[in-house]
Amino acid sequence: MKWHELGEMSCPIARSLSIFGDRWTLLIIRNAFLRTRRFDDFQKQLGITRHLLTERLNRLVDNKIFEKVLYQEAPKRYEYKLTEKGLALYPIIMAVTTWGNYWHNEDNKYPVLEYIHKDCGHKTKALISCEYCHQELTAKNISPYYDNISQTAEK
Amino acid sequence: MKWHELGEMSCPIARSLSIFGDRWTLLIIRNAFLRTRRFDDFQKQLGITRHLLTERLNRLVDNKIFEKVLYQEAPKRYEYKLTEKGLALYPIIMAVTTWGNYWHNEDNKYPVLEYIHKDCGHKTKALISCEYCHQELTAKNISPYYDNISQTAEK
DNA sequence: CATTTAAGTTCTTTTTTAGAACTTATTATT
DNA sequence: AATAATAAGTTCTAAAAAAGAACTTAAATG
Repeated sequence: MKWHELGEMSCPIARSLSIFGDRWTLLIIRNAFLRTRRFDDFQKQLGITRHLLTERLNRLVDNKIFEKVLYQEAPKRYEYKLTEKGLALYPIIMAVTTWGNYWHNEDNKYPVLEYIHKDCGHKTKALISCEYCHQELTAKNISPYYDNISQTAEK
Repeated sequence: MKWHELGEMSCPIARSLSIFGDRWTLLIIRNAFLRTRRFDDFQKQLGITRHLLTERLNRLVDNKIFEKVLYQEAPKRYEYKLTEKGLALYPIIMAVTTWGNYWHNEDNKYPVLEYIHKDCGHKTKALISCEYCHQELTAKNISPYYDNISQTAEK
């Protein structure tokens, strides 16, 4: 199976990964959440090659994760700014952070990245909970609809 | 920057992506949550090449996301079973599902993948909320510690 | 005895990524 | 006025990773 075919699958996970399931895109998005907006800044902060950064940013613009905003007339220069669709990726970034902080941090070798919830002022982490009963959701108390997913498995 | 260097970064996002930030791993994990456990089943369901699947499964075992469990003596055959560390990836899968269902689904072209919360019986989706005040967390009401992340940006 | 099952391994070809140098337009510095 | 710096790419070549198909091994099944 070729990678771009993922974008047409009925599974929302497969479709999502066709946008950001590669070696750089989620890091670009992470830095965008940290207010990085310009080509050279992304490039220097990430150490990604300019060639690849160009390709990735274009794909993110095509997919409406970023929009280009003119910030200088001559020569024309654009910033890459997260759209609503892009901002909506934040829970994913938080979920990855939570996992990495706790589960992929043997002997607490690495510092814990925390978040402050501005509305209540606390250091916090993302709690994943049921939208009805607000209990925490885990792999053990959830079941997905299999039929739907199985469509990704054809051939 | 080479990819494997990510695994040593202080940023939990970068470290996490060194495990599953590639073109296949999160799909393998998705299928594992759907109870797939055997080599040939992963291969057929995903359409991944056998070569790559071998490499990815080994990496996931090395990183303690999967454990190999003997299910047959002669010849010896192992299943790949999610560990606690692997099961803890579920919130990430749910967050990706939620985003893909809603934001990467123009004109509701694709079916929505839902989850049932077994404890309360409702169809539900993952609500990402503050562990203190239980308000929903979004990109706009959260601020991370910048200092920490900036360490991923060295040269 | 031939076929099937399961989990890989090996091989060649194609695609992607890394790394460095070059381009273009404009502004700031000597 | 010439020279350097800034910013956002583009264009190369070399190296690494992925795709695709065939092969291996060991036992079980018909």
